[in-house]
This record gives sequence, structure tokens and C-alpha cells, in this order.
Amino acid sequence: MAPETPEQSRTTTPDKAARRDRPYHHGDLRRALINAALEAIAQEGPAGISLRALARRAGVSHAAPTHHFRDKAGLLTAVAVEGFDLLADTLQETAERTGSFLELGVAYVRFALEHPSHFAVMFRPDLYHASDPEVRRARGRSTAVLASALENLPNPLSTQDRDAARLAAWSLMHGLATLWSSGSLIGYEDDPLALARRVASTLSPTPLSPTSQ
Amino acid sequence: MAPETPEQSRTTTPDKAARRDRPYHHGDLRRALINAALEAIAQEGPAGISLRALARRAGVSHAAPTHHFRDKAGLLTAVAVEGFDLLADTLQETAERTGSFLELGVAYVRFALEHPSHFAVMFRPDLYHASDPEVRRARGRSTAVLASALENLPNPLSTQDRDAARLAAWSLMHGLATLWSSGSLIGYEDDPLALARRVASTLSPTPLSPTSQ
DNA sequence: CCTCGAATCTTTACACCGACAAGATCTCTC
DNA sequence: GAGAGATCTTGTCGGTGTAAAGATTCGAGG
Repeated sequence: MAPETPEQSRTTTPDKAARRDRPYHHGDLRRALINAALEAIAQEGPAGISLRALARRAGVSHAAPTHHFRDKAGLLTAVAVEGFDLLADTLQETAERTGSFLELGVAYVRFALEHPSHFAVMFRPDLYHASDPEVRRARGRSTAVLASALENLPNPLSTQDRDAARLAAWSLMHGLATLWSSGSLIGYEDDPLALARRVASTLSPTPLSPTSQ
Repeated sequence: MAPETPEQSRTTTPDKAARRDRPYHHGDLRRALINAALEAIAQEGPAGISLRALARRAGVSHAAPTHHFRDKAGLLTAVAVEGFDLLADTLQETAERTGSFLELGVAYVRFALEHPSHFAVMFRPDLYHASDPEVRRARGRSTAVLASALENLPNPLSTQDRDAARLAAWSLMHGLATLWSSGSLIGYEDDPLALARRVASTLSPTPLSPTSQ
């Protein structure tokens, strides 16, 4: 790595390189740090990241992150907030588009697969400031969307215990996503989304929703 | 803390104090470190523990753990092994005693509640040496017991897709246990075992097994 | 009993990390 | 265009994981 090029090109590769001719202000260090964190978490897990390494990766000094996130937990708090908002968006969109109970479960698992770094942080409140108002808001939105979607859907669940049924649906998909992302599902087939469909069908015996494949 | 008492009392409180008159060899440092780790994990999570703090707690120098566990991940590997063996024992005993599908699920959740430190490590392979032969053995035993127990039980599940049903049962209880221990279940009732019963009943609509309360 | 190798523990050292404080540089508003 | 505030740097401190080398104790074989 030799970023000795003295030309004043602005943001040719804004993500990866640590350029020395960078202007004093990074431009969007906050986002760059979050992105670097997401990449690092995907590779080494949330416990393996270091603020200093992320700062190096973004081409800033080791103390630069302090001002954007108060501390390491602050950075992971931002990741959790982003994750819960993303999850809420995904669930809402899926519920409105398909109206299918099964597809909602699949969407939950798909979120865990497509955003593994977010998912690895969100449900680990010991890693971030769980009582931060932003994270409370985002988490609340996420659970609210999930609850209302399960409420308004044609219910394949035995209506005997509505609360238990909702929690069962959530637990089922969360458990599957967790087991998969922890690598505990070796020996099962290798397509987790197909697994999600088969598992979700166990809860809702309706053969297939006509709204989607 | 001033353990300056020069009396040569041997092991009056063998667990907690860091006594200076301790014999050069600890006696069972390995177990003491694991126990200290379990306590610390229960309080601060697996990410918050430090080998040096555990060594202090056990009253030995900071490098003493190296010989028993190769490194920090080695200590957590031992915790994971112990956890998987404990889980296998619990599940087997429950299956043989009650023969109830519902009770098996409840036992899974109960294990997560009664051994939170073990549970917090077991399904986080980025924290330990997941390919260690001992942990492979213990994990394999655990899943084998679970599989065979679900196989031999009177199946309340739709037999259409046996594999999916087994995975669904596992995912359901694992998800519930995970969500609970991450504190995501605020707003539900406060007894997780009762929750487990209600959730498990969602999967198996048989009202109640007569073998247990 | 005694000796010597191996197991266990200590001491020392090094690089890395998170957090803090103080100063440098840039930006933006009035 | 000047100053206030935001952003980043440099320097520092205690703590941590790991490795190497030395001290102490145990235990097996003479």
C-alpha cells in the first residue's frame, strides 16, 4: 500500500484506501467507519473488531472515531439502529407486497442472511448502548411492524392463544436465522431460504400462498 | 482487599479469595478459572471477560491460565464443551423421563435459563475454537440426542416433512431462549418457562401431556 | 530416599487496544 | 473576514493477550 500519489483527486475510491493527501476533514467519516465495521464484523465477528483498526482502514487517526461515536459501544449502537430500521423496512414492505405469512418469515431469515453484520449486533445488547433513545425507537418500530403484520395477516395459526402464536412465529424464524448464522446447521441442506420455507410451513399448514412463488 | 493473614490455613474458602499463602500449585486451577469465567460471563457477557481478571480472581499470576487453556479462546472452548455435554445430559434425561415433546422443548429453554453463561458461549463459535475435537464431539452428542429424542417421541408434528419438523422444533425453542436471554422479550409475561409451554403448544396442539404437570 | 524430568506457576516483556486530554486545522455563520 | 464550533491529530495512560524464560513443586524410577 503506497498512497504517495500527491495529486489532489478528491474521492476516487472513497471506501477502501487510506490516502495521505486526503483533505483534513474526511467528508463522511461516520458512514465510512460504519461501513468498515460492517465489513470487519462479517469477517471476524463483532468481538473481533477494534476502533483503531477501523480508523486505520478509513485513513484517519486512531482518535477520530471518538467524536462521531462516543466510544466503541457507540459505534455498535449505530449499527444496531441501522439494522433495526432496515429490518422494519423489509418486514413492512414484505407484508404489504405479499400479504403472506410464510413470506414474512422468509423475509426475516433473508434479512439475517443479507445483513449478517447488522444481525450479529442487533440482538446482543451487551455490545452496545441498549437504552439509547435512537435504538429504542428503531427496535420498537421493528417489533411493532412485526406484530401488526402478524395481526393483519390471514391467520393460519390456531387463534387460541394469539400472543403465543405471534411469539412462536417470531421465535421460529429468529431461531432458524440464529442457528444458521452461528453455523450450527451443518448437515442440513445448504439453502437457508428453502429451509425457512419448509420450517415456516410447519407452523402454517396452508400449502402455498398464491401471491408469490 | 487485604489478605494479609499469615496463618497457613489451607483451603477454607477455596473459591473466591486470592490468598497469598496459597501453595505454589493451585490444586485445581483449571476448574477455578472455568468457574470464575462462568460467573463473570453471567454478569458482563462473554465479550467482557479478561483472562487477567480471572487469574486475579483465582489468586494466580496473569500468565497461569496459558498452560491450562492455550489462549482465551481455549478457555471459552472448555466452557462450550461443558455446555454441550450438560445440554445433552439434560435433554436425554428429560426425554427418557417424560417422553413428552412439550417437556423436551421446555427443558431446552430451562437449560438456557439455568446455565446462561454456557448458553451465551455455545452458539457463538467466533469466540472459541469451534473445530476443536472435544467441542465437535460434545456438540455432535447434543444434536444427536435432540434428533433421536424428537424421532422417538409420539410425533405431534405433521409428518409430511420430518426433517423440517425437527428443525422447526429446535429453531422454535432456540429462538425463544435466545430472544429471552438477549432481553428482547420485554412486554411479554415474565415467566419464560410458562412462555415456553405456550409457544411449544403452538407447534403441538395436543392440550397437555399427562406425564407431567 | 533421592534425583531428575515434567508439570505448574511467576516474572518480564512487547504490541495492541480503548479512552482521555490538549492542540491543530478546517468550515461555516454572522 | 473573523471568530466559534466542528473535525481531526498527537500524545499519553492503564489494561489486555500472548510469548519467552526462569522459579517452584510434583511424581516416577533408580
